Amino acid sequence: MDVTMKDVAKLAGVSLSTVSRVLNDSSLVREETALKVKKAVEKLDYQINDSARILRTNTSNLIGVIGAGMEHPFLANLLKGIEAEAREKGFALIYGDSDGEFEKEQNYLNIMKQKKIDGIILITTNYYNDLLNIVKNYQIPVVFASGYISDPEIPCVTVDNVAAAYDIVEYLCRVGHKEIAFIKGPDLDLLASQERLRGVKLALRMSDIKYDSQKFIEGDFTFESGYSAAEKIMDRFPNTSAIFAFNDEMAIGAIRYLLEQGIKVPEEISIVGFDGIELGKYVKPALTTIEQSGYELGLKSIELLNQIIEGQEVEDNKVFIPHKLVVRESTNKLKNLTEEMEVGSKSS
Amino acid sequence: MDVTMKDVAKLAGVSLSTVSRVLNDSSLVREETALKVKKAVEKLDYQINDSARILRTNTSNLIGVIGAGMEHPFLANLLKGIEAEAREKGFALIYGDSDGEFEKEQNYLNIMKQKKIDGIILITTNYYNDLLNIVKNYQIPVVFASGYISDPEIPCVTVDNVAAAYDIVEYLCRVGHKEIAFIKGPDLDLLASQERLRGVKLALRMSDIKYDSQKFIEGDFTFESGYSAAEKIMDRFPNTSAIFAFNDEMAIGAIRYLLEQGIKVPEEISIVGFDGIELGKYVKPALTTIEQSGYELGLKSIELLNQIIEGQEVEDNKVFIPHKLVVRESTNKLKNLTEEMEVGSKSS
DNA sequence: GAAATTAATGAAATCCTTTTCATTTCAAAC
DNA sequence: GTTTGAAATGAAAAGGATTTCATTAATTTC
Repeated sequence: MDVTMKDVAKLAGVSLSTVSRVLNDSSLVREETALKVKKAVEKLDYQINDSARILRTNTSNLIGVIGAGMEHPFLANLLKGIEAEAREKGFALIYGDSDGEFEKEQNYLNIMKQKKIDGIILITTNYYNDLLNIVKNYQIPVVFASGYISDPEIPCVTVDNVAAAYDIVEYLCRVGHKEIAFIKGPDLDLLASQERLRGVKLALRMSDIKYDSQKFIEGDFTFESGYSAAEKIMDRFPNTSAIFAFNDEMAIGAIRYLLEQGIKVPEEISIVGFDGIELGKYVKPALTTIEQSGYELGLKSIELLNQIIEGQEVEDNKVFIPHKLVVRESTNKLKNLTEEMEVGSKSS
Repeated sequence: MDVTMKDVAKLAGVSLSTVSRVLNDSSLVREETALKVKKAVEKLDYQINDSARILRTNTSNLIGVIGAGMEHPFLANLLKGIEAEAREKGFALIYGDSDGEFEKEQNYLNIMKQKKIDGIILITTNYYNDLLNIVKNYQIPVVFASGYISDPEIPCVTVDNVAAAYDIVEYLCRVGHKEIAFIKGPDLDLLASQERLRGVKLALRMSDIKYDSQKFIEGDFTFESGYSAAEKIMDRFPNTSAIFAFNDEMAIGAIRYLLEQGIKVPEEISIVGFDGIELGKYVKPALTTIEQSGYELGLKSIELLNQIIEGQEVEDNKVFIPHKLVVRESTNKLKNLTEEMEVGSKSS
């Protein structure tokens, strides 16, 4: 039914081998013959049977992506970046959502291996250590795109979560906030959340504010969890002057709660988020946050993965994407600063 | 290098055919033999070579998804629904973003055909007619998940855009708004946008408000475009009392503009959106909108596609998902209503 | 217990490419 | 006009599964 190379060969009056050579633009076929073949391909609307090709060559031009929570704006943009760059480089994407469950991750890993993917991007954070073992065992090129992996063998692309969290907390302290509460990520999240936590602790220490674990309320990166976390915070620590939520959505949820309670943001309480999703510019008050580009993160991940797949020498398998503190409307200064030290910004 | 069925057969002391039968749980193999094979599979950690299987059987358990603008929250959830249900049904997903460009769509269609996908979900809206021709020609089961396709042969799953747009405009009229402006979608969008436009016109006619094309400003579904559209509207039609944006993000962008200008929402201007993205509940004022579930849309799309792939009889290849008018804080009533006619809601 | 079924297994063909190796064609060189 | 070397082509094997058809083993039936 489907047109095969055989049909093309017959129509062009050449052998299978020659057709194959033309299709893979081998240099050793006469211009004239190549033309005949190309015409036949055109005429028959021939499409290669990829399975046969993969079976023979063992390379699929397929990249696997396993993620979780990709409906969050930041990660949705990450996926977009991955897709765009993968297409650019001639890869197609096979995409699986793990819901953060190890079993599903394992499952997808198997499926993808069976499909002979050339490489894999991992965007899950909960059981990454177990995952790592499997992947290493499978010998498939991998890039983590959800945090810093200390294992020197494992390539990763990520924002510098520690530094970024440090930056934003340091900023809050610098403008005079002393009573700061936090809406952290899930304890299960072993990467981004833990790293941001480290950055926070570091900044607190530097500003001589004592660490109080009570002031860290766990959220799950949703608006809803930010909303209810804010409620807990105001309940337990009514004299809080600033809240740092570990992502923008929770920050926006928190703002919503405070406004509903008639608490003015930022006049009474300052709020900062993390990620710099587009939305943060459009809520009122616009969100002070750490800006990083999910799209770029995705792009860089594929770039790195591609280098590894092609066997290029990789100068550094730990890649950081830039981040920037963006001060908008949701934060208030409790003490004045000289102009020059006003905005802290950093990128690495 | 890789373990093949041959290795399994040798270890188990049976033939290739038997191994294959066990793997596909054929009934005609003795329990005892099956056990031997399973043990060998286990021991060798055998993984099937999918390409070989696809080559032979011509079915891939692969579903292609071609979309555009999937970073928008509503569509991100649609993708999530697709993924979840596809996994449930034993399909893996190959995902491509077309950026709304016909060439890329064509390209992905080819790639997917070459990979022998079992079916395809289309979420693009710009050149759907040309796409349709290709797909029909390819003879691959397809489901459109981005609007109503009138061609009776083509299955689609969608919200009833006409009815939903009608509902929300009718509501605005009912509560006394007469000066309504609109932020429509791109003219290139031949599905959702045009359908919503039809619904709007219908509602205006029913409420005896004359249609004025000047009052329809084109946006592109981003916050930014909503913001600048609102600016144009206020500029040209300062006595506008309500704005209907064709999605929630543009509505939120519009709100931001108005608030910045010191125009009170909803006291001076009412705003309504479309989609019911989570975010709409958390902005201040919370958004009045048409709620539909992207997740369910995705789920239903795969359900339908699966039926078609399996050759089941499909009682209706045009599926509508429910929608509901949700009145929150961004709209104001200009005249009072009796309680019972207050909230209009409909689902189909 | 022999014949007739039925169940379980195996051998070999097949799916469609790529690629190695052998062969033919062509052009250059003497 | 041979010979030689390079360039162009073709035949056939290989890749790893499924499946048809033939064969053997196990039951059933009388």
